[in-house]
Parts: sequence; C-alpha cells; structure tokens
Amino acid sequence: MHGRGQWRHQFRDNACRWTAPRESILDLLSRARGHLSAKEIYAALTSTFPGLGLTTVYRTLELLNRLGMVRKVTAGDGQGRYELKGPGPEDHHHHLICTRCGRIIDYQDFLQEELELVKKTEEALAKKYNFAIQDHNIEFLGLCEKCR
Amino acid sequence: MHGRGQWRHQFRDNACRWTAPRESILDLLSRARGHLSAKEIYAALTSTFPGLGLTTVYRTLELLNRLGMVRKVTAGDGQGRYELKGPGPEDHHHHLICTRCGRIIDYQDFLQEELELVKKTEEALAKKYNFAIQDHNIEFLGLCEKCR
DNA sequence: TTGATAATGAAAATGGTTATCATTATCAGT
DNA sequence: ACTGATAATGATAACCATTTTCATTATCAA
Repeated sequence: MHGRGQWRHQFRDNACRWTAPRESILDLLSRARGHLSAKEIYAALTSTFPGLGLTTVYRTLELLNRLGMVRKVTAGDGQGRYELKGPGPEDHHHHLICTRCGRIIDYQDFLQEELELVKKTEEALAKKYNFAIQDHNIEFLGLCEKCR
Repeated sequence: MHGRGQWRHQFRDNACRWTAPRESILDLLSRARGHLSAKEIYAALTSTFPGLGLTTVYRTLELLNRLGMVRKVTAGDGQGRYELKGPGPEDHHHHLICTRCGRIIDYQDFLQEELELVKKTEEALAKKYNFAIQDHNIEFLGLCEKCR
C-alpha cells in the first residue's frame, strides 16, 4: 500500500526526481508515524545519512506538503511538525494537544460523527464563501496528565 | 459588557497592573475584532502611542493569552494572530483560512451542531486521555476566491 | 552515454519571538 | 496624598525556525 514504489511513482508523475534524501525522509516518516519536526528528522537521519543537510529536510517537507503526501501540524510551540498522510480515510485522526509540553495525541473517537458534520460544513462553506476547501483541522487544547 | 472597567477588574484580580500600553492594545483589539499580529498592533498604535515598544506588545499578548482574554491563532504563515475572546458563547466562531494568502474568515454556520459534538467529544477525550481541556480549534483550509 | 536541469548542502540572511537590563510607572499600605 | 516595593516598560541583543543564495552534484529523458 505504502512504499518506495508508490512514492516514486507519485514523484515521477509530478516531474520530481527520486533521490536518496527524499527516500530516507519518507521512510522515516512512515516508520515514525507522526508529528516529527524538521530538526527531529534531521537528527534522526544524520547518523545513517551523514551528508544530509537540514535545508534539504525543509525543502523535502515543503515538497511533500505541496504534493499532499504529508500534513503539516503547528502545535503552537513555534515549529512545524509533519505526519505522513494515509491514502484513504482509514487512518484519519484529529489532535489533542498539551499547551504546556506540546505533546500531541492522535485520537479517532467520534470520527464518524465528526466527519459527517465536517463534510456538511465543508460543502456549505465552500458555497457561501467561494472557497476551494482542501483540508481541515480539528484540535483540542489542554493540559495533559503530567502537566495539569 | 466589554470595556475598560471590566478589563481593569480582571487585571486587578490577577495581580496585574493596569497600564497605558495594555489599555491601548485591548482597545485596539476590541475595535479591530480579530486576527491582528503583534507587528500589526505595533504599527497601528505607534502613531497614537509613539513610545510603545514591540516587546511590550508581545508581552501583553502573552499575558492576555495567559489570562484567557485573548485567543491565539496560527494561520500557518509563521506569525501568531490574536483575537479578543468574548465573555460568552455568543460570538464564538471558527475559521476558514486561505492557505495561499493567509486570509482568515470567521464563520458561524453550523455552530449549534458543531458545539454539541464538540462538547460531547471534549468530555470523552478528557476522560479517556486524562486531559484538562481548555479550548478547541476547528478550521477549514483552502483557497479563497481570489487565490483559487 | 550524455546533457539539460532539478536537487543538494554549506553558509548567510531573514523574520518572528524572547531574554537582558537599566529605567519608569503602578498601587497597596501608610 | 505620599512613598517604597516591585511590576512593567522599551531599547538592544540574542534566539531559533525557516528561507535564500549559489556553486556543486545527481537524476533521468532522449
């Protein structure tokens, strides 16, 4: 389902070249499953890929975001975090964020009901405000058990 | 409902002093009604309040956020934006954000239904993940009519 | 195999936000 | 009203995530 071949294909289709840095970043994102910052990715890969530059990490994340392969989450701690998007709706989730320590929890509760409402809202907003809606964010903010 | 007296009281209760910069920032936020960045606030006030420092704007916004008088919105364009919180639920709204130009539209459609679901979800998440939930963000991302 | 050009990485630049510190203003207690 | 403890301010510098620049390298269609 997910893998090198799939990714490579997606790149080819968009006139983007398949390179070692890009593969390693995608691979890490798929293994880590969620919420890595550019710095964290750089740190995690620098041991197995000493030549990698932080600039390339940023550029690759921006590309992946542009291609819709990744979702950018800003937890309010000043840095962007990235998670690989699944191909279908099956791994869709929303976020529960601790405003003190920045911890992010994925939750899937109430997804069915949420998504129904989201869909309805999306259509109405698109029409009313003439927006081409691409995505949505639903997040709850609070203090986690350690920080409360 | 909203005004100097109310604000001043809220400051007093939290052992915070009532000062000219704080008053002018609150006043601007109440007049502008939404989504001002620190830079914008600084620029808007510098004519009528030449002595004001950008540092103070940041500090005041952080204080207001801590006191729950203001909501911070990060539209993904790298800078934080702030809007005054109303005292009750009557001016509650969610956001429709253009991912290209950063424009933010407040919408109030489907609020009733959204808020019911939000409340239910909030309670369940609080219990399941042992979070003290303080707030939520619901936003739709897309291209506005000018950018699509 | 090769050439056009996309991608890379080091270093410097940018831009929003935060820390430092000497000075000033607020306000509780008198 | 006065005054002193101390919270708040503002100029400057520091910080940190992200972008830009540019010379070099790697990819891939032909």
